[in-house]
Amino acid sequence: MERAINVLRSSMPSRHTASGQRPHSPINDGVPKQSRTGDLEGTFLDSIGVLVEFSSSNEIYTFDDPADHIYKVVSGAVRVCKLLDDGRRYIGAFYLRGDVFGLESGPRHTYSCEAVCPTTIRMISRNVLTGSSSYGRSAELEILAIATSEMQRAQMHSSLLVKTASERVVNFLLQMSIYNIGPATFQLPMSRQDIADYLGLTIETVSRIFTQLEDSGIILRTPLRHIVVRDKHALEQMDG
Amino acid sequence: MERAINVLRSSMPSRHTASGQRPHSPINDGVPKQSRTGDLEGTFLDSIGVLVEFSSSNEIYTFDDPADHIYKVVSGAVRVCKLLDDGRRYIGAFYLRGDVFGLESGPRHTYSCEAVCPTTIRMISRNVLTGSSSYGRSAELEILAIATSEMQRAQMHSSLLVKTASERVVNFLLQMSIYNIGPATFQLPMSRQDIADYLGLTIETVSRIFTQLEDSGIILRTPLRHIVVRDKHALEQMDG
DNA sequence: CGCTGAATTGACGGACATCAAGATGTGTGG
DNA sequence: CCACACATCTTGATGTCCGTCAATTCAGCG
Repeated sequence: MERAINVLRSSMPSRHTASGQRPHSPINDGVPKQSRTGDLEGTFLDSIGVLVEFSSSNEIYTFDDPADHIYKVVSGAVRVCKLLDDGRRYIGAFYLRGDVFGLESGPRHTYSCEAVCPTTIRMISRNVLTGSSSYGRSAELEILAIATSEMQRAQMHSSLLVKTASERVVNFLLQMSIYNIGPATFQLPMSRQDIADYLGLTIETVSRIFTQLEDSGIILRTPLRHIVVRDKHALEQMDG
Repeated sequence: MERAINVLRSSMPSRHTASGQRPHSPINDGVPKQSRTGDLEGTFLDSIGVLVEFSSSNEIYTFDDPADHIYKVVSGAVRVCKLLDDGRRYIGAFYLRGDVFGLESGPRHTYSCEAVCPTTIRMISRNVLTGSSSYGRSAELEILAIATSEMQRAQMHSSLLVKTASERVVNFLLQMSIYNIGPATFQLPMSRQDIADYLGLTIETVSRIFTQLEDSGIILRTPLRHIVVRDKHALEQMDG
């Protein structure tokens, strides 16, 4: 139940130090940042807040915690999840580098959030943004943009969950291909179980569909959960 | 393809006139308004905009239209939907009296929207709200509240779609029971097909589960799509 | 009272889950 | 650097929930 692993720096943007050990994703650096929120490295959000590191599976916040911060992924990935009545786990979203998360409708978090792999997060107090601060109107517009973008993300996730198993997996791969780290290549930071819980499927079904896609020559699986998209067009055809 | 049926009044809040024929839901009046957005009749949104009437299945906006208005349901109900690749229809949300809808992340609508039954809508220009208008900060806070509430609604819909068929139907009934029009009684303005498309099921499955719930003595179906909840506790037990 | 679309009910099949085993891959200690 | 151990992933056999197809009943309306 340990929380913050290592507070790096406060109120100043900077690269993480060598002290932050990151066993996975050694080639993530030096790649242009992009995210679903649309900003290519940097609104003023990148100039405030505190950098914090989390190792794999560490909790960033948990259900019912006060929702008084928003977060931005600097590197790594997080999953936002909750347990269902029947013991299954539901993952509402993954956030990768550049993505902002943690904004809530009410005063408390309705999901838990954990690091999928060694991850660096920028933590920003909501008060700093919403209070009649020096950031003023631009902060409010920023929050609104985050909220509407999150709204759209959740809507897309909903419409995904009524499709067939292969459509879900294909759509997921296309989403992840935004975070390319090489020519048509990306790394899935999360396990099959994570993917299954996000797509409302089982690990076996996800695995079988990966195999089918590889047999069709559409993708290639390489070590360290890397995926090479060999036929993006075919992949897009299979998407709804 | 007809759009606006009858513009009632502009810029002044008022009850609709007798000229607006409303074949269904004759007992909706005189009931305290409430909605998921939390306002019990009336923010300043109720004092601006234009009232418009739509008859059953009429289009309020369609995919790719400019998203330059937001809407509030005065009476009736709407569905927000899109067609999937395989020809099936996906319904992202229903909005009933008091609910606000139509806010988008981008400049254009990503869904279509239709009246589920004869419906009166308040249409409010986004410019009126966001422009440096006299409403100023309170308007911005209002929009942010709408966005985060919509965000949460979409998240709840997502997590619904990974559950079993009966859990989905039960959850739907509990959602609708917010709009009670009598003791433990509400009307479903939408068809079984609408419900099925919202829950990612078929009409047959929805129908069978309704029958099971009635056979168990948990609900009662009466004419005009009215539902009486006879054992709310049991219903809540069945929900995730 | 008959007509038409909506809703219900039944029989059957298929997509995905479940259960179980085997393969691969990643981290650890000698 | 290699060998072992454990977790993750893959593959196969079987089961089940829900979809599909089809017939019947019901409700709303002229």
